[in-house]
Amino acid sequence: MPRGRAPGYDTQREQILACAAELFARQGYTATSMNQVALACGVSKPSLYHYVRDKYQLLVEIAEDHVNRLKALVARAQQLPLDPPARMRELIGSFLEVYADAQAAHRVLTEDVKFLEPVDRERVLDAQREVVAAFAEAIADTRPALRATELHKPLTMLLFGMMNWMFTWLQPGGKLTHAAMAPIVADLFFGGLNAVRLPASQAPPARGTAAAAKKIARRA
Amino acid sequence: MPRGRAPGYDTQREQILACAAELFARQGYTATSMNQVALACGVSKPSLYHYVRDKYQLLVEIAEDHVNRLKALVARAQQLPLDPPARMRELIGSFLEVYADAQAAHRVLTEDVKFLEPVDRERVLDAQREVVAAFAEAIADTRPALRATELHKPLTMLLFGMMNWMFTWLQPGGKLTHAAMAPIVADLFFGGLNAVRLPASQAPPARGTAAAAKKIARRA
DNA sequence: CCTACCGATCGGTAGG
DNA sequence: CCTACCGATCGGTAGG
Repeated sequence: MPRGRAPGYDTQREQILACAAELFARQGYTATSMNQVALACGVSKPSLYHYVRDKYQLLVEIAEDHVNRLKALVARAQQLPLDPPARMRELIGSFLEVYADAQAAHRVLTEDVKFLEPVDRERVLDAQREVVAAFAEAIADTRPALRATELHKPLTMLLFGMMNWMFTWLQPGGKLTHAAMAPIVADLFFGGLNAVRLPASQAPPARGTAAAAKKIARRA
Repeated sequence: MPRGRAPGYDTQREQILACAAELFARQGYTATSMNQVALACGVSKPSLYHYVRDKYQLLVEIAEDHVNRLKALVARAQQLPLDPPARMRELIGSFLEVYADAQAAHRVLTEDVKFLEPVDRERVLDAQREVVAAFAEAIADTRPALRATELHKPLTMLLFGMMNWMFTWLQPGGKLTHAAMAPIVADLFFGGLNAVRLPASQAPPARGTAAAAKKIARRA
């Protein structure tokens, strides 16, 4: 048997990360004590410190692991041989699937990132920006005229708003699931895209948008 | 001059609430100390406690004031003589206007409500549920067939997702403003509504939605 | 209004 | 010698 970590060390470590994520998500990072983490994980506090350097490292790893999971989803979707609309539906579906499986980590990523030190925060936010940029490109691929207007970026953020807000109202045990919402989100977003009028107006008219769209297009 | 509070008491008190909301929004409720609040407000700590009973009361009043502001917007929109789509656009526009003016309070309402004690939290969440219910009705009024499917409730939450997520990506000083986004949000949402297929299928077809919509309709 | 200070609890680590 | 822990308590700092 090779020297090094005891068998089960990594397993125990992952359970601690999952368990800490649950507490951070429910109570917030600062309001959660290491005593609570230890209690919830079923280990003593000194033992807890055997698996993690300190409380801060818990936050860093939870956030970083999750954002890396999202980056992996994007990379996988880019490899699949799909047309632009199908790729977008794949992205939306796989993101909501991960959101459902890692709800605690996702909430920590969105609410507790402000507690990261600048260097760590920037690394996590950079990864997040990569993910958002990939979505924005996938969206622009479904409607290339969007690209010149720069409108695809705020539209991407509206899509993330729909998805990232779901943890506030979709109960884990409820009848309505993330999986059931995926096609609804996709239909709503694609249907809406066609209703947003572009500055050059290749699209069907929609009232009230022209002025705002021009204001945005002026930046480009 | 009548006895009672010194002149300017209420003004000073409101400034303290606004200033505390700013800190809570940036650092979170638990991570913010009363020393920081006093310093940022330009008063001594004992003086701060002359205007507010304790730290918890700051949180309660910030959240409650803001949700009451939102309830007032809904009440006003219901009085205006508008057809259903115009009323929805009015609601979206006025909400984003308040979001822009009270960004700190809005973030506290959405992120720190978990630190309220059960009785206070339920009171605030009840008010929030009233606001959401009014939006859901206004949405259903624009497309009555939605009501029977119960789909208008998750769709309402997707709309709130788009709006409530905006504070994460719309910088206060940026070229893109809440006001400019209002018609874009409205167009995207209305355009999307028409693409969501209903169980009884009075609507134009949209792929991938039928199964999920039926799953939801089964609850009714 | 300020300095000073309390009871309680924090994150983290000693000895065994 | 190593690891994997426990009971007890450290120095600092929070709200008030």
